[in-house]
Parts: sequence; structure tokens; C-alpha cells
Amino acid sequence: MTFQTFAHFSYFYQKMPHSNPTIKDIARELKISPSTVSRALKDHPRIGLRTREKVKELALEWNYEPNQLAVSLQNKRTNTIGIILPELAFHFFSKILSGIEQKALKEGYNILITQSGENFEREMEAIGILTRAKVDGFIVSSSKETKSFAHFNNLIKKGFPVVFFDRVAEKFPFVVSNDEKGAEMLVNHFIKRGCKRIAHIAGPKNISNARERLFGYAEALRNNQLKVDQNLIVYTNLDKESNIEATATLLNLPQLPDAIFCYNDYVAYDAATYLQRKGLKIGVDILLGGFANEPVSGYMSPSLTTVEQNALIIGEKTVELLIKMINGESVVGVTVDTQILVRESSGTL
Amino acid sequence: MTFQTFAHFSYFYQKMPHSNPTIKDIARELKISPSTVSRALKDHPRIGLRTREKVKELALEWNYEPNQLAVSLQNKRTNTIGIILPELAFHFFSKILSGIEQKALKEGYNILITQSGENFEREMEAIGILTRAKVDGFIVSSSKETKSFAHFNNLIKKGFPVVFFDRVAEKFPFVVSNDEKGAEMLVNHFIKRGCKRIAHIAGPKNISNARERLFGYAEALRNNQLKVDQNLIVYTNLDKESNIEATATLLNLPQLPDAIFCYNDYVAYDAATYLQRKGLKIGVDILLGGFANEPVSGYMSPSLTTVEQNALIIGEKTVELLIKMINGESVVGVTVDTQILVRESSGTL
DNA sequence: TTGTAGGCGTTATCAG
DNA sequence: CTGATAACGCCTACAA
Repeated sequence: MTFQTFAHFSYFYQKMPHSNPTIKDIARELKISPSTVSRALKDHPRIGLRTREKVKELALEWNYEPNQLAVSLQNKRTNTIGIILPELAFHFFSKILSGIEQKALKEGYNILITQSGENFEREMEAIGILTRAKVDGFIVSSSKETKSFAHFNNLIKKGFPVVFFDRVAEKFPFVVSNDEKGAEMLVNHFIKRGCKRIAHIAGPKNISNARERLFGYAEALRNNQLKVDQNLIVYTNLDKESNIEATATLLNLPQLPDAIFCYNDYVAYDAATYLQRKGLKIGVDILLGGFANEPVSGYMSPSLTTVEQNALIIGEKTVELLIKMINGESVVGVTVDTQILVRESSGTL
Repeated sequence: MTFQTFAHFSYFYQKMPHSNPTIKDIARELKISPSTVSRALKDHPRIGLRTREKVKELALEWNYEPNQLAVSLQNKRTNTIGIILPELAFHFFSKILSGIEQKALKEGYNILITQSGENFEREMEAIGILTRAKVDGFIVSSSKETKSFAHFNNLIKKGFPVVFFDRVAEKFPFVVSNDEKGAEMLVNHFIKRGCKRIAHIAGPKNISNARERLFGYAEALRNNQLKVDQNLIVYTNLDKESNIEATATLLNLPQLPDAIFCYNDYVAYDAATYLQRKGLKIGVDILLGGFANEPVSGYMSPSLTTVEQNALIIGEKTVELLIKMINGESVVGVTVDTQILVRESSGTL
């Protein structure tokens, strides 16, 4: 690390003649009362047209901007939404966040983002931070370590609306992908390609969507008169080692699977690496599928068949729900459809 | 998209007996004045030990938390940092953000994040949003469209400290990777592998680090008695089409380059796709290098030789600088070292 | 050692 | 139509 001396910036701190004017400043200048200014600024019906114009004009000229802190203190709402998610570096989450941000800004809300880093402690801290920041509500996707949701129930008890997405909790409003259907479609696709022994590397049971995907997997098998073989279902805690171990377990089976449906694309990537190291040709000897359409799935070789989730829409819906709750309306859980993305790893026709 | 009816949540909004107690509540209960409570809570020296204890005890029991809005309104600082960056979905930026967040939280600051989406208009809007939110300072990486920095100068004039990272602007404090050195190392590596005609797909000239990388490229050539051939330097605006067009231009040269150093990994990925489609074997017929070590570079085939930037440190340093500025100290621009990551695309030994 | 009063910038209520 | 006044929750000079 090298350093480069930089000029002082203190000279930057000169004040402009009318920087940060307040309502009072405007009132004084116009020789009217602050409350009149306040009303004029928000087009209160019974303010004289002339005063209203004068006020707005000066406000514009002086570049007046209301002090949100004061407004919030008064109104008891900050128009800020607190977000807690596992990890921004996951492409899926960053896309959801884009959806959240767009919608939130459009609705006049700011967002305060925190990452749990898949860590339960940090998830708790995040709640504290956002609570102190007086956010109007929470949008949450829980960490993979989170098994109890008591901390979120506390939030509710304190009067905060909370909406979950992707990784949800019972009894909370949610927005999710149709994980079950997505899994089902993917497994159906394997079956159409002639697979008979389809394995599943499942995610941690405490993650809601892992349960859904497992369910969809089993459902597809049953609907096609294939029996659900517990030997073909293995679990990963999503660490690289765990992913590989799970894959190895499947490879050590007396009878090899002819396809593997992985909890998500990262798991699939690790599985692919291991399978290839063991000399198997993916898409030929064994088909592979993932979930989420992370960038990795397009870049890896062979490219990965996966399930695309509509992240932007999920993000937007989450905000919609939350704002409804903030406004005291009752809400409805939303499930967003998924599409299957067929690529090389599930065999070329 | 399907919907699922969800229970009403209105029953959640019951208030607890002492939820959100204020300093006044505590004062009333203890029959002392609010100011005493305020002082006791912050260990003001000349408050009676007994009162101090009683106050703290009750504050704990009642779960008192100071209202940040009121505090901020009073102190004229929010302990919030505003972030503007091009795109969270870029892994590099999300990692930097992790660094920023960690450091900021440790220093008692919250962060308010906005994405410009590489869009100049949205960058301007972001400034407005963060200004109104009364952030204490800005951390910025400019959009690829940003050619004038007047809007940031305005910020300065209004008294806001601003630190740039990665994509910086003249006369502003900054934290950057050593882009020049990184590029130089990569090109040196090509030269050691025997390359004589090394091309560069450069980024937009208005992005600071694109200029630096170009400079490092030329520097390496000169230091190795290779002449800088303008035909071997092409530009991309970072769109997929532009990346491919730039690559095509190089391939149409009467004499092919034997290596291409790309502005970043995404460019390299598009270049690789195109080269392979044209029947060239990367790492054999032509060497390829990128910049930033995005996940794509590890997943693509062949894997990409690239330059690793220390994103976490960059993030932390940015916060350090900004906090210094907030506290009125003068600051020093920081350049963080890079490492070269040799992989398959630059030839196997 | 503690209390009082005023203010941070805005809005809402109540008068006029 | 407009103006006082009080209040949101906290802090701090000044007083006692």
C-alpha cells in the first residue's frame, strides 16, 4: 500500500451566503410567519396565491430543502426502509436490492442496507442498528444460521412491520420465488431427458426455500412414478467443503445417479468441479442442474441449466407489501413465478 | 405470479407498556429532571453516583434507546455516510461495500447506499437524496457516463466531505487500486511468456482507472523496449457489443496480436467468447488477461489471468479518509497495491 | 450536584 | 387566509 500526499481540504468548508436556509429564514425575509411558509410550500389550499408564489420562488432561489430530521421527528416516520440480507456479493441478492431500491425511491423511501454475512449475531446487531435509525419497516432475508426467529417477533411486538423475501419465516408476510415449482420443472426436465435416478443436493433445512426445493424435487418424482430414494438426497451447509462432500457421497453410491439437482448454482459449480475431477462428463455421463441463475452458471463450462428467479420483481413486491403494512393495510403473501433455463449441463439434444 | 392470502397483521401493532421510553419518561419516573437523566446517561462527571446508577438501571430495564433523529437534529450530524456507486451487481463493488460497511459500523456510522446504474442522471438524483438525508459525507465511485464533476464540486461548496474510490476525480481525495502497477505487472507477465505484440482493449477515457491501466500497459512495453503500437490499442464503452467490436478490430489487424490485456474481466469474458468462436485457442494461440478478479474470471474456461484488487481494504480506507475529513482533519490520497493472479488464459507452462 | 429554559427545523392545533 | 404556540426528543448554557 502506498500513500500520496493530498492537499488540505479545509478551504472547502466556506459557507455560501444562503446555504441550508430554513423555513424561518424564508419567513423572516418575506416578513411572514414560519407556519405560512410551511403551508405555502406544501400547497395548503387556503394560502393566498400571491404568498404561495413568493414563498416558492424564494425557496427555489435559495435552494431550500426541508430538513428531513426535523420532519421525521415531528411526523414520527422517517420514510426509510431497513434491509437485512445475507450477502450483497451474491448476485441474486444484489439484483433483488436493485428492485427494492428502484421501487422504494419511486415511493419516496430511502433504504438502509445491512448485511448479516450469513451470521446470526450480525443479524441481531443489524436489527439494533436499524431500530435505532428509526426505520419505518424491515425487509429481511434471514442468514443461513438463523434457526429461531424470536428477534423478528420482537420487532413485530415493537410495532415494526416486517416483510421477508426468499428466505422466509412462518407467520410473516413474504415474497418468494415459486421454489417448489421451479424445482419441479427442473426435475421434470431431467426426466424428459430420460433420467431415472435423479439425486438432490439439498440446502440446510432451516432455510425455507431449501425445504421448498426439496419438496418440489420429490413432487416431480412422485408425479412421474419414480420413487423418492433417500440415498439420493444429501445435504450441504453451503460451504465449499460441504458441497464437495455431498457430491462425493453421491458418487460413492453403489449405483450412480444419472442427474443431480443442486440447491443452487454455487453448489452446482462445486459439484461440477468435483465430478469433472473424477472423470465424469457433465451433460453426458451425468446431468446437472442448479438454481438462481447466478452469473457463474453462464460462465462455467459446460454452462449450467438452472432456474431463473425474477429478482427485480421480487424486490419490488417486497417494497409494495411493506409500504402497505406501514400504511396499516393488511397484506397478502406473494409468490413469483420462475423459469427454467436449459443449458449445456443437462445434455445437448 | 401467484398470490397467497395472508393473515392480517394489524394485531401486531399493540404497544408494549414501556416501548420507546424517552428521557422525559425516565425523569418523571425517577422524579428528577430530564437534563439530569441526559447527563447521567453519558457519564457526565458531576452527576451523583447514586442518581447515575439509578438512571442507568431504569434505562436498561426499560430498554431505553436515544432517538437518533432528535440527537442528529441537535448535533447537526447524523453519523450516516452516503454511498454512490455504479452497480452493486458488480462483485468488485459489493466487496468494497462490505469493507465500507464493516469499517463504518465499527466507527459508529450507518451507510445509505445508492446505485447510479452507470447513469449520469441517477447519479445526480442520488446526490439529492443523500443530501436531503443529511449524510455527514459522501463516498463515491462515478458512473461510466460521468464526464463532468461539477455536481460533486457543488457538494464540496455546500460543506460536504467527499471521498472517491476506484473511479476518481481530480482534486478530490481518493482511494484507488494501483491500477497502473497492476496493468504493468500483467503486461510484464505476458512479455515474460514471450509475447511481442500485446494489445489492449481500453476502457472509456473518462474513467480514471481506465487511463491508469492504459498508462501502465504502455509503461510496461516501453520498459521492455517494445514500441507502443496505436493499432494495438482499441477502446470499449463496456457494453457487450462494444467489447466484441473492439476484439474484432484486433482480429482484423494484418498482423494478429499474441496477447490481449482487457480493461476488466467482463471485457475479457466477451473477448474470450469471440476469440473462441473465431477458432482461436486462448492460452495457446493468444494470451488473455483481465482486471479485477470478478467471479467470472475463475469460472470461465479457460480460467482468466487477472489482477486482484484488495477490495475490502479499499473500502475500509475510504471510510477512514472520510471520517478524518468529517472531523476536519486533512487527508492523504491512498493507493492500495494489487496482485497478479496467473491462470490458464495466459498459457500453461 | 441538579434544575430551568431555550433551541435544533418542522408541523399541527387553535385562534384571529 | 395567516399568525402564535406547542410539541417531536434531546442537548447545553446558565442558574441555583
